[in-house]
Amino acid sequence: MAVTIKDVARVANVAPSTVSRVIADSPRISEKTKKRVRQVMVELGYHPNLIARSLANQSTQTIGIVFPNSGDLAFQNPFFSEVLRGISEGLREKHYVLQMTTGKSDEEIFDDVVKMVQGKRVDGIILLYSKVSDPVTDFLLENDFPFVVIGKPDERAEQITHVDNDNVTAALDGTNHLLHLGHKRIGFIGGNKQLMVTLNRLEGYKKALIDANIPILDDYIIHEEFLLEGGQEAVKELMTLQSPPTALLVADDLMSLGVLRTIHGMGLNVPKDLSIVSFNNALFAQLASPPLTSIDIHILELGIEAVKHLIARIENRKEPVKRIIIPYEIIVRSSCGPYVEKSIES
Amino acid sequence: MAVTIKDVARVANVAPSTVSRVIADSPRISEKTKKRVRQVMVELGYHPNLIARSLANQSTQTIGIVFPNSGDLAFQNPFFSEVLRGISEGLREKHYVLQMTTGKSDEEIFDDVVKMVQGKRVDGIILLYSKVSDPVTDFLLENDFPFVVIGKPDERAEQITHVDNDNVTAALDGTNHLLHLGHKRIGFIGGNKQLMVTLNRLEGYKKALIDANIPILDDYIIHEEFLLEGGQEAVKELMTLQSPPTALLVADDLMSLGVLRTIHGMGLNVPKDLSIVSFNNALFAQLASPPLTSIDIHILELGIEAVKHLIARIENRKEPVKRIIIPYEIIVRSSCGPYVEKSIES
DNA sequence: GTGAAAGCGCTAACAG
DNA sequence: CTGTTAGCGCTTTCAC
Repeated sequence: MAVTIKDVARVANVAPSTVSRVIADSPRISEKTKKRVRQVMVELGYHPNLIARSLANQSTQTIGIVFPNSGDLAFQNPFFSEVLRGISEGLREKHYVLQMTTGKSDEEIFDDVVKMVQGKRVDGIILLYSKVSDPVTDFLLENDFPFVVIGKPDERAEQITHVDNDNVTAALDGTNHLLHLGHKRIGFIGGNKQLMVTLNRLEGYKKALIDANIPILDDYIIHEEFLLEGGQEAVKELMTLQSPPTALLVADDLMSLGVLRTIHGMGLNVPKDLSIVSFNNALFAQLASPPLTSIDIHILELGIEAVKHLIARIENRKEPVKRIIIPYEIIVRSSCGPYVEKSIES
Repeated sequence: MAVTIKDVARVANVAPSTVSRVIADSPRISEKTKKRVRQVMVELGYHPNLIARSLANQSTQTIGIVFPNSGDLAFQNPFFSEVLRGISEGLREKHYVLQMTTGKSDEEIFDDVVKMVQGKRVDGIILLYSKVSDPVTDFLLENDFPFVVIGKPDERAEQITHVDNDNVTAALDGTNHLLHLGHKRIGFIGGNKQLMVTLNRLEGYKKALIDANIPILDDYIIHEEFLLEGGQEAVKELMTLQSPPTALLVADDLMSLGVLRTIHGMGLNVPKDLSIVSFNNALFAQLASPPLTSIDIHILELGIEAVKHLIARIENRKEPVKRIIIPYEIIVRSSCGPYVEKSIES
């Protein structure tokens, strides 16, 4: 059995509570006994049992991270590594630790969250996604449990602290970038329709077209998974249309890579035959050939800010609800070209 | 305050201990009272407090994951996402949860581990790296704490359960692949020299050359970080040599991408001017242009197996130490070509 | 088959 | 400034 507070107390000739106070560096303990107790602590090799402390304290200094149900596949997308990096950074400073859900299906994830929360294993939760009518969000809200979502909540956004980009405007800007180049036949490839990012980016895309008096074609709008394969599928559909688009707004770099692959496979050229504006500016956006024009949403910041406000909320339960908007910037590379009239090929 | 075991006991007209037994599904409780108690549990919305259980049990059903000190940068390398995916999968089945270190420097990481272990927050630990004279490993060993390392431990490997690839032979095979193509001037680009993977792959590389009676040139061996930039730096050095290599064994795909970039920037062609055998077979190994011949080390399996044996060890403290070797396979793509005599260019 | 009681290791009133 | 005493919520002997 490990050395406990009692052992220290006995050896140092004080009460356990005194030792506890020394650990907390309470000002009500004389420097003299503090010194002595600390001495004994190192002598005995004492380390506090954090589980016991958590039980007494009703606080764990741990926060839970919830992944979307893309489950294992999510990890393929660098968005998650990057946001995790930001979160990790934020937590380190505050001396909190991190626990992750491992569930794959929606049900498993929900159970994971319930277990974390009811099991009192975490002090707060960060949702790495936002989707329509999410039971997890409802559960957290009903239990008045501290949480923040990365993304824009579907409902009751005014009751939920969230950190997000202005995805509508970002998509609008991205689309405008293409419009300014003369493109009129612009397609949209988005992710899962349940995800708010997808919906917001779609909205911005539509807005831009409407503003430009260009009709919105349902055929030009495709939804797939935020994965390489998703991009491949989507662009196949688009390019076999009677009148295929000459430019694309793609809601994720990984999808864009898929698009590039397929396009090249068809013997077509980017940006000559097809211009692409992508999202997220992952490492491989610049590595792709051609390097992708991509909207950098500052993923790292999303993570850092999420932690910051979650911990604020944990440490002060009446911290007001906040909405944090992280700026984006469009990184222009070589995947977009001016619109050029094409001769009709058989 | 949440509903506790006592509340359930009171309402169900039994003792708290009985409720506890019902939770554990003890055979010594009659089906009848089990039913009644369970009934009350759902009525009151009871959920066990896992922290309290942990304290009583001396077990947390949590395992800790330790990253190498590349700290935040590590996340850029898909190796970690992938191994995390495997770990996550393994844990889910066993109903364990996962906690990660957030430390950046060696010291911070060491402290994280000490806190996890002494704080009794985790039942076991997985090290996602192996390096020479690692204090973390020593600490774990001295405390006889259950842990497994992914990679080959530097010292006392016979006392440490570890899951690894046969990196020596893998590198040997990779090098032979190049030798068979007629290459004689083969360079090696590896990661941090403290890491065992680097050392093992270097060893295999050397072995292959020795077997082929080709002298080993120090100038042909470069060590950088396992990152894109690392590959760039390394190949710059190599290609400015008097007599640059015609083929490369590169210990990581991300580095290989860096190599490709630089090579292309120099107006050279892969595989015509330089053949590359890479490691890890990450998603972008196949996406690169040209697609990379890469040694797939089955990262997912590494994670799954690590969990499996760690949990076995946790649940049975005298489970023997094991060494698990995960097979590798060389995936041939288009980054290697036959050696061709070159005219001397100025 | 079930209950009473002690204990896991720490914190936090309440005394003094 | 320090000690005494209850808990935190659960598990687990030991009785009956």
